[in-house]
Amino acid sequence: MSRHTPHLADDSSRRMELVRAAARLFRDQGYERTTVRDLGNAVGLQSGSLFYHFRTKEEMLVAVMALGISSTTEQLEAALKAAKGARARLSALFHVHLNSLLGENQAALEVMLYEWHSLSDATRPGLIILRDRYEALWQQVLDEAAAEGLVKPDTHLLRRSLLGSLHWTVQWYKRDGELSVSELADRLLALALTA
Amino acid sequence: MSRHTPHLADDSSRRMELVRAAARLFRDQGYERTTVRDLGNAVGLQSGSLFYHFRTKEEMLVAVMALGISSTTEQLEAALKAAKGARARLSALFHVHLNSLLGENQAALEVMLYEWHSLSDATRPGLIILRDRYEALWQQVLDEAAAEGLVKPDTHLLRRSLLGSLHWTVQWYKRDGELSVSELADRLLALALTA
Amino acid sequence: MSRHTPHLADDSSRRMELVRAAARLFRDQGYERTTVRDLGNAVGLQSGSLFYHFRTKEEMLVAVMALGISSTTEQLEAALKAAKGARARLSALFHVHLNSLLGENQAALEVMLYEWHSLSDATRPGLIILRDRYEALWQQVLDEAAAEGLVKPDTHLLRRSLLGSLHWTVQWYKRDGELSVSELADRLLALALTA
Amino acid sequence: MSRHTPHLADDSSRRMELVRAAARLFRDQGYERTTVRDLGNAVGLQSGSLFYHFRTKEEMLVAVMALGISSTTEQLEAALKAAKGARARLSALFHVHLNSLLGENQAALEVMLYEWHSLSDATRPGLIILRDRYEALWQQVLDEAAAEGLVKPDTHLLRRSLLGSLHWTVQWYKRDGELSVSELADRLLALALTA
DNA sequence: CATGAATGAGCGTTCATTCAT
DNA sequence: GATGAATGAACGCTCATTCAT
Repeated sequence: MSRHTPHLADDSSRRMELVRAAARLFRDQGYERTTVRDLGNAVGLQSGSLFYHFRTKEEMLVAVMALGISSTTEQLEAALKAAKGARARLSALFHVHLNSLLGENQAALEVMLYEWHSLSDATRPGLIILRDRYEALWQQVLDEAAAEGLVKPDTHLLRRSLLGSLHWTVQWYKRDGELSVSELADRLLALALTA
Repeated sequence: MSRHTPHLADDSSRRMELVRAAARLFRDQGYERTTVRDLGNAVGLQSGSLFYHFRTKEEMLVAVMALGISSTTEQLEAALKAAKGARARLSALFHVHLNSLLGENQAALEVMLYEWHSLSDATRPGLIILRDRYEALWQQVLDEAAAEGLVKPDTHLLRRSLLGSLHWTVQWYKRDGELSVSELADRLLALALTA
Repeated sequence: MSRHTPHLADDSSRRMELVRAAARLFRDQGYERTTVRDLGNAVGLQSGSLFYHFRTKEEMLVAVMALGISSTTEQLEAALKAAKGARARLSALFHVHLNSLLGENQAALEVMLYEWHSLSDATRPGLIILRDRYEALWQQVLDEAAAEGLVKPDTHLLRRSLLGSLHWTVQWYKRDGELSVSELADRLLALALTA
Repeated sequence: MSRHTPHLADDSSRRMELVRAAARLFRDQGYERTTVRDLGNAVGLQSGSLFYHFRTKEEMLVAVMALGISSTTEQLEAALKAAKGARARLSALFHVHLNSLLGENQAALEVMLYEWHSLSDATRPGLIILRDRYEALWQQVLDEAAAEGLVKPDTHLLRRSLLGSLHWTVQWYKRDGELSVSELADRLLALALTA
């Protein structure tokens, strides 16, 4: 594996530090408006030095997105394994998604949602695979839940509808309000239930 | 005021032509990646000539967004006026929104959804007003519908959830598929109904 | 005489209005930093319309300078004709120069002093002739004054020295101070006198 | 601090090279008419590379002016320290000023005199301080000279008059004429002496 | 590993000037 | 005489990327 690979395996601490800083900056300022000098400053490096760790700026964007979606997928897999029954698994969908999107992985996931069109055609497919893996977990659980009558049977459209709802929270949810992330997850789940 | 520019008072046809071209380009390439030379080419003008019609590139972005949200709001107002009963009005919400977002105003509305952070702090408030006017219509109709038991009573969150669902269609809906926009509106509405 | 000639003869009132506005703007903002739109605004014309009155922006600069130096020369000629004796004529030099430079013709003369290098090589000679005519008057009077022992005999250098002194007043003289232009002229004259 | 940059602390040789080239270009063509591409050409750099050394074009203008006035002030301080007696110090004023203005620092000082209005309001004060320091030296020496009766006692106005005379030499003095700078200094001094 | 300096293409914007109406 | 729209070249500046040290 070359030392320029964007995969997660050999991520030195410097690389991870950079990815995390990039996630925050890309989210706050947008990918285009974030300069490599900004990125360098954020980790105490000259802009030229970044190119030892990443071949291009876009590679940093890809790394940010991959981190966001992968770690959320891993969390969801773990939560689903632990959950007993369709109802609990359905609940896990909402809780893991919102905890990730509105919490730890917020920056990376927002970048994933809003900088999709900053990707070149060459890099998009790799991320689509990661995204599809995540959505496949959702589909499975929704199908189970529909089989038990917990949600309406139009699960394909339901998956898209729910993911749209949850993604959108990022635009209006305020951490410092009276509504906790967990309560929000419960209330959004309630809206989706048949009864 | 020319008789061909019904929406915005002094918009000459050249201005409108530019706004429409800008909507398409900003949507397809992103605001930052669209150059004023691209915009000029799209309407057969030198890049410098654009600045006779708009003071800055950002002014074009604002005009695009304002056009998208204003014309959708007008269509919704007209549809609600024509609709009899809570059920019909609820349906109008879904149909107008999707017809606009996936049809005529697609480009402008997508720009509104995805280039929000390209606005400067100075221009954002004006657009927030337009957006809030549109969402207030939604809130009214949802409250009516909840009063009649058509939807669940948590209408504040419901409004946000539904708008998130509908906005997200832009990411996956394909015009050339077997699903028409009208059918999509009906099926998404069905998911939101209590029964 | 073509209607685009920069000479004074056929100056319509619009032309003169423009020249005076240009003098003020060129002085306040500099020639390069003054746009033809600024000039148009100042006289209530669109920028394109200026080019009916002047072929180029530089022609306006030339007209401003020519106005400044010509009218000062005329005033000096009149004052010298009226003055009796070398001492009175010497005094007229200082008074006319400062009244013009710090008063009515201030803007035009400052432009003459400070925008010399904004002229093209083609237009400079015409203005040099006007300037030399003015300086020749100074030389005559200084020679007379030296012959009577009023000033030192090195009149060539003296002329340059004195004109430098007087030109420089524009950089520091404040109209609203306690020193009147007339007093300033007297005191500068006193510094030049042998006794 | 390199041992080759005695005047301004962190001026690398590239910076100084640029300042000197800028002085010449700003003087010959004017600040506004000199493009950053001209400046780059003059030192063998791409225009964009200039902005590694200076944040803006105006910063180069300020550096040019500061260099001109600072180095002249230093020379004058040195000459005054070496001079014995009021007469010698008075002479130093003229000789140092003209040697600087018509010699080594010509370009930078001319820029200082003629591009004052190209400075923004924010940068002007810093240079006014430097200019005032220089003029304060003049005032001291003139006061001494007046006390000994060498020059007329109206020293405040005299300072301004003399500086105007000397500044103006730049407009007419030709290096290749029969008059040397040193002779010119002596003859201008002679004009200022009471006897 | 990291820096400092440079590249070079491109960016949004300006502006004197032109010209059909 | 004047306008409104357009031109087109140029401008100051930005920035991802390169590379010798």
